[in-house]
Amino acid sequence: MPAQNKVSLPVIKRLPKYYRYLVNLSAEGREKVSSSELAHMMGTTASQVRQDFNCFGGFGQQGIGYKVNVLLDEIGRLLFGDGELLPTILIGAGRLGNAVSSFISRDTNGYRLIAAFDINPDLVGREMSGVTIRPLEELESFCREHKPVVAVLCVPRQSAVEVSGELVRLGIKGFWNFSHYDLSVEHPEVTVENVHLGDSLMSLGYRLRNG
Amino acid sequence: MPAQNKVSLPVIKRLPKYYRYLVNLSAEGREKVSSSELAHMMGTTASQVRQDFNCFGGFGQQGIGYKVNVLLDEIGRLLFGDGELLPTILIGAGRLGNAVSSFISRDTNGYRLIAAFDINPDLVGREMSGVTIRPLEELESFCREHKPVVAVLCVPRQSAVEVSGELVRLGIKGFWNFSHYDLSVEHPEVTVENVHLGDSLMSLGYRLRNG
DNA sequence: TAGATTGTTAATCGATTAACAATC
DNA sequence: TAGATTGTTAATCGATTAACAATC
Repeated sequence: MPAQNKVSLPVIKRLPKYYRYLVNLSAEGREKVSSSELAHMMGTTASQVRQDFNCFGGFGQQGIGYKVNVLLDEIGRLLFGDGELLPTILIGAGRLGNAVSSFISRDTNGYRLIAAFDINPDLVGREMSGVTIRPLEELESFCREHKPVVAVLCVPRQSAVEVSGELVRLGIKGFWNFSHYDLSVEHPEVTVENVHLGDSLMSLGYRLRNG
Repeated sequence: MPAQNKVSLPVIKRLPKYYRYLVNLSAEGREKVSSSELAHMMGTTASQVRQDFNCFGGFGQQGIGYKVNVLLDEIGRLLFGDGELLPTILIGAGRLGNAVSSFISRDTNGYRLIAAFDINPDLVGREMSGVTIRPLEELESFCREHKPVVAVLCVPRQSAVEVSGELVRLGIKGFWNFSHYDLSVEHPEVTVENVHLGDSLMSLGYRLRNG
């Protein structure tokens, strides 16, 4: 498990998929797996699987294959570190924010929701996925006190433009971005995962109608 | 607007993002835009913008730039065809399915939800995003009668494995797949858009903890 | 005409795949 | 040992970027 000089984004994006399939294999009681078998499940080549794993060092045994539990441990550690959950806030507690918040809280993906914020006075004070919805005015004082690391953006484009700069200033390092505004252009120093459901739907439509 | 010999997937995936920014430009009353300006908004290069557009033929005017409304029309037609909505069914009307269904119905992305299915008798008969939730047993007869083209999979992995083959057999051509099962491996003939929120969250975690 | 900006070809870059030596 | 499968280097492929001629 030596160095990872600079792992490319495509490799990083494949890690969770490996992880899921390894969880399944482990649940089925499988002890070993080969790169070619994993490749088939993943819909890729054995070469890519081995290349991917070797970005992080030798997880396998030559001539034998990979131990499922070793792989699961190693990739799990890559994705979740030592298991400490990242303190996370959610901006925008509407329909989308509500669905997303329960996703963060329910599925254990390495995050801990510690607050939600909204400008709508009707929502402020309500409970959502285990936290109370606060007014946006409390954002600054809350961040200074609790030092959240990740912000989940579930607001419309215009609000996202306004609030993202403030969040970066308040020390947010990563964004799970559902807004239709790509803040990584203005804030290249933070890590952004854009989740544009509409885009994904539209490109499916293109592929069905054309090609 | 001549041929599109074979547009690569990365280009296709960028079309919705272009579309969104063009909608904004149009709403702001902008009439013209240059490849370099679009590139800045998109976080890419002018070269890529021009290459992308030229996959579909010449949308621009040399020396001048691109007319916003022409681009919007052309890309809109690429994404939405002549505007006819794709008949769509949803499988799995739980928490996730509910959130997703309202997304399909509310945002006009080229789809028309015509039915939802679930195995849970408590859900069957209820109204969801304008359609009635039906029992899974009615899937076959419904598909034979109404010929849906797209299926939205909001069921757990195991159910997805079982139901996806049936859906392909019943003529479904495209999947918007929220299940943790990549059916494009077993069904390479259909078009699949995987939306794995957990994966996106996990890879954000990796990038924050490492690199 | 001069300036600007596209359309398009060529060069670069990076990711994927293939090949094979190492080794269990 | 022989067979299998990894680790790793080399070859290929494709996407991005640069360059520049065409032209408005």
